[in-house]
Amino acid sequence: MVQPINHEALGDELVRVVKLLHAARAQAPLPAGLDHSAYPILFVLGRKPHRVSDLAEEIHSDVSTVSRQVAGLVRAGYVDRAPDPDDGRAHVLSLSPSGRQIIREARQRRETWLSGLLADWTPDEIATFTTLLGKFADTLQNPATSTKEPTQ
Amino acid sequence: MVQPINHEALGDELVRVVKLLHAARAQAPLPAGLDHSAYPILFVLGRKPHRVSDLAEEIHSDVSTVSRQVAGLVRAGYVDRAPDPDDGRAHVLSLSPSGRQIIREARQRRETWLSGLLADWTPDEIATFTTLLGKFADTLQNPATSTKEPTQ
DNA sequence: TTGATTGGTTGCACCATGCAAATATAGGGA
DNA sequence: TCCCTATATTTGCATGGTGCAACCAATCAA
Repeated sequence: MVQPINHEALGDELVRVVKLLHAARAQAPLPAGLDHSAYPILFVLGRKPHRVSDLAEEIHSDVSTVSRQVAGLVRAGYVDRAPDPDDGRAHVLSLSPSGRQIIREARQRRETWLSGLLADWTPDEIATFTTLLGKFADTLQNPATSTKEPTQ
Repeated sequence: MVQPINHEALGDELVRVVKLLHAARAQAPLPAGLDHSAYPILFVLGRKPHRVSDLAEEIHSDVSTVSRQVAGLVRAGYVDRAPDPDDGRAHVLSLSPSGRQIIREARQRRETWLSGLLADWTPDEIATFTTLLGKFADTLQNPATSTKEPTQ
């Protein structure tokens, strides 16, 4: 071991960023009939259709919770529910055209927001930050040798 | 304008990291008598004593909510409540010794966790990531020219 | 002293969540 | 083919956390 690296600063910054992003998100305007829990669902469905149980797994929520959330989105017309042709018990959920429109707009708003926010960052900084953030996400997703869990 | 930078990738990674951090935190063991809402309060009080209303502002929660959370922490012995010498209506909340101990341990766990997680990152990568994350937090905290809000 | 203001707590209703029971369908043996 | 068990989903119910509003207590200005 050479010398201990200062992970404390990194931890602090992570907490700070998460907190600030949370605050920023709370300010964001929401399309009619949607609450914040809807976005994860719509984004996941945007990648590909899912069954309720798969969706629940993906979102880390209980199936019953997702079932209710989805019911709302179906009622609002953002999600289509079709019986699974292969399994009469299951339903296949997919984005409706207006659901697709919603996430397109959301993505657009996010991009605009980031553009303004990062106006005086250099392209190089942005690229590096994106890369490292991705690497960090990869590390989180697939912890190689880790054993412990975080706090706050 | 030279060429549009790909903020979409950055947005995606941000969402991904937040989501993964959230999942990781959900796994973390909690000291007796604490729930996750306690940590922000303890950390804020760790910096300096606060009154209930200031705490509420800091946490972005309603005063009544904070009042109840604090009551629990006082009951559990992590927070001391003293009448404000300058204002008989107000209380001054501060960390008790065991409260201080809790956040010391939490910080320690977080550091250990990060050490394991980043075991095969180079010191340089870690340093750069920390710096850029800090810069991003600064930008979020003090948006220079921005107008819009994020999504998801 | 009184009235208006501010700090804090408590009553109440609301909403989201998870567990468990209920329903419906699959699918694998007797 | 007929059960019996397992799985997908929905719904009933209880719980917990939240914010608003009413309330109590103390301050401050007139």
